Amino acid sequence: MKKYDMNFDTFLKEFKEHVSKLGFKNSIQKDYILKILYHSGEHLTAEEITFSVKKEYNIDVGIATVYRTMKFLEEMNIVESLDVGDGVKRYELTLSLHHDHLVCTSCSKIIEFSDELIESRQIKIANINNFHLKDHVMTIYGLCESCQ
Amino acid sequence: MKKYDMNFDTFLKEFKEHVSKLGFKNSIQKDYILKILYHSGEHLTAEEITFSVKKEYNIDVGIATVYRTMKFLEEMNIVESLDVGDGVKRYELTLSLHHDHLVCTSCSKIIEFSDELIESRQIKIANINNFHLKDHVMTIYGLCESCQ
DNA sequence: GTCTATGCAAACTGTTTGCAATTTA
DNA sequence: TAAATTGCAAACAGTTTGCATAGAC
Repeated sequence: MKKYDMNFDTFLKEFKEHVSKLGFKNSIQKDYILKILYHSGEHLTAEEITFSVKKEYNIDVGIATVYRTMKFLEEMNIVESLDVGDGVKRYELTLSLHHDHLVCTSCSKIIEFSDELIESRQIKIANINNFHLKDHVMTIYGLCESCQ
Repeated sequence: MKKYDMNFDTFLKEFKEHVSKLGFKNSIQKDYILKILYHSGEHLTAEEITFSVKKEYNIDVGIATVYRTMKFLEEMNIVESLDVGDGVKRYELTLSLHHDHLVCTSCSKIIEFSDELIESRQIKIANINNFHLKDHVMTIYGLCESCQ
């Protein structure tokens, strides 16, 4: 499980205040989706989120609601989506520092890493090409220890 | 237009020999798909390939054939696919050296770059995590000069 | 002549959307 | 009670697949 700076209750409270301030409405669906994302610390697909909310809290959430919520959370910069290359979006909270991914092409295991050198190099490359850098995705594909 | 080490006719000739050697059959569809990929030097979607083959050479190729051919070429390591984040696969020849991409989130322009430092850093990261490195994708998102 | 590749249309997967019903504030 | 959110089902986009036909060797 991932460690965040903030405990879940504080995080949720701030989130709900933010939602209200923007003129949107809160719902138990949003609460439980966030709860799953927070506590799993994994890169979950919309389907997995739906399934987990049901399994962990016995709450039914329509898959359409999950997609809408993820889009909403992405726009709020609370969630980031990632395509590992199989055409499926996976979502994770952006509470922790930026990181990149190692993906096992055999078992789909995902390991996170972050590397200062790569980060700074990217900034340089963006500058050289006159790009105003917004974000980046770096994914290394390979075979994990147990799949080799 | 991109520069390759080999001219197209030589490349196609070697490709066809390779196909025969593996017990598969050649076709004009494969020829023209490769010709478009070679001469465009772009990252094309299956739809764009179909359209270009029609436009440039007035040859009709079914989209299913394009997808099958791309899968075939990927397995032969002649083509590499890339998902820029919009859920559409784009294909390019792997004839040139490995490179990564800068993608403009406004106009979808793609600029290629390659960076020795990042490459070597990736190898190190894979090693640290006991991964047997196979490939990687690094995409930097931002605004290009004219979209800023 | 055998066996692969093609083209079409149907199937499939992941995601989005319209709409009536529900919930929030 | 007004407005946003939900759940369902239908729509959608990109990709894959089954099958009959055409083409390669």
